[in-house]
Amino acid sequence: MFEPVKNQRVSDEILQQIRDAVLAGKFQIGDRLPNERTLAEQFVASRTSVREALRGLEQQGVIYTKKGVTGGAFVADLDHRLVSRSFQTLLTLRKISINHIAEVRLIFEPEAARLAASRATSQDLEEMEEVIETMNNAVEAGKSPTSFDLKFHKLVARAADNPILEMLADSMLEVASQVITELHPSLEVLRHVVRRHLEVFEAIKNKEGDLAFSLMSRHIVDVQRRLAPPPNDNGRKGRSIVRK
Amino acid sequence: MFEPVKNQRVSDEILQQIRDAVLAGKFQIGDRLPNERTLAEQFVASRTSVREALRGLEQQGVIYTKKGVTGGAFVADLDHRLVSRSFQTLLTLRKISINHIAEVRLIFEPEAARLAASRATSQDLEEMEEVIETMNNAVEAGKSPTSFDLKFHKLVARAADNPILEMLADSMLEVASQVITELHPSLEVLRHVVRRHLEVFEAIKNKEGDLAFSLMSRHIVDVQRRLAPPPNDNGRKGRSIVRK
DNA sequence: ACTATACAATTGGTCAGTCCATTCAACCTT
DNA sequence: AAGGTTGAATGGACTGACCAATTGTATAGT
Repeated sequence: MFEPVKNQRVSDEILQQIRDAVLAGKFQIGDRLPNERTLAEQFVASRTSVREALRGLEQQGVIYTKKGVTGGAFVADLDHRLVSRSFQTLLTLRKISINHIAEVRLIFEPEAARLAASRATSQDLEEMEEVIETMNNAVEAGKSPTSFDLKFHKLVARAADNPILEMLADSMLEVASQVITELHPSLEVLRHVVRRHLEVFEAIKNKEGDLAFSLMSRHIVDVQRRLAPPPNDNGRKGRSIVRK
Repeated sequence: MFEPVKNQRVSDEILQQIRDAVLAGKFQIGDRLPNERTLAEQFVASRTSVREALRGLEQQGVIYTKKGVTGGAFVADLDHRLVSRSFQTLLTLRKISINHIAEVRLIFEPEAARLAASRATSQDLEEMEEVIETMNNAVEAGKSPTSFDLKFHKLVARAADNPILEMLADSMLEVASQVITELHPSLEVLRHVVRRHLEVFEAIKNKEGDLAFSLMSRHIVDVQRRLAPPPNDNGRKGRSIVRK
């Protein structure tokens, strides 16, 4: 029914106040916060507590700090990397498997391609074309083209003009890349991938959403079949026992 | 070309070491870390630095702390809430709009329903049925049924047995709820929602994936049409000027 | 006049030490 | 046996000092 009016810790209270101020837009991105000693004075707390609060905010990605006379705590420009990192952590802890990622990619990437077909700007298209070209060069030169491969998929997600999709794409591709890099696909396979990308690109460029959708879908299924043989039973044996 | 071999800050170094140890599984969930004074000794650092590191880990969701003689720093059970919170932050900073969420929901939730149809456990089904019933009671009693509404959607995502989907659903519904609660839908509308839920539930229960997909799809479109009038041009006028 | 060096001021980073608040188990009293 | 007391362990907070990095500025040298 009732809750304690304040956080237990002084540092939490400070963290919360600064966080709220930043999220409320009372500071612009890049703005410098008062220095630690001043903050301590304003909060009527010790520098220790202020610093603990700042460490927390730093971990949250809300601020970053620099040393020196021009240093201090600055309001950071939060972006999806924050989410991506959390993703990574969960993956490391095996709360998520590579199969989960595969499944999700198959759900949203084709849709992203469809959206991209209707929303891609000329700049988006240029970048896609360029990255396909770059990947092609890398393939023919025998270099690892993985990063350009990922980049293409990310660009498609970005062209879909929905930051959530972009975030998802970035997070999951980044993680998936760890697996992909360990394989060493043949020249033939790589050429095939480039061709697929080109097809998807053309569809997006020609604003053929449905085509882009199905091409992307096929491409992903294709790659995944090469990446990992499907699980034996094509289903699950069970799920984690404890859920919450 | 070269990178500094170590973190600048002592507290970062400590944070990293503890984090790695935890992620490497050297501690089990719920295990208690050495107390602050011992850690300081082991790291040959001050308690201050250790505490700053612990504050950071706490923000990351890796540990939690308790006071008292049985207290200390304990290894936390990381779950998707970690990602959800990052999402929330980004949302608050308006990097994401409610329309973006709507779009993504429409991509994921129908698929989740389809997957749920083939993967839902009997327990999942029970919980769904119960929450529908509870929502119905709330509606007829004139109480706010929003939380049960959300709960149903979350349960479907959970039944899809992919933690990423669950995570997405949780994050986005949580945020969307802020908007939903502000509306006060009529009794008629609410009853309609309950009916829809029931239909989706039946489809899942009968393992009719495609049906569940389309029903969920229709339901979401339906609700969203009521929630917010679609943007005038049914498209976008532009996009944010700055991208990165 | 220009450049390079030295210096000083500011800011975050670290430390040692002290004391407080909370928690709970062991002990004592009734 | 019940209930209360106490004390040890632990995190929380504070103080004051000093270190380290950074950069503007003054100064010396050319």
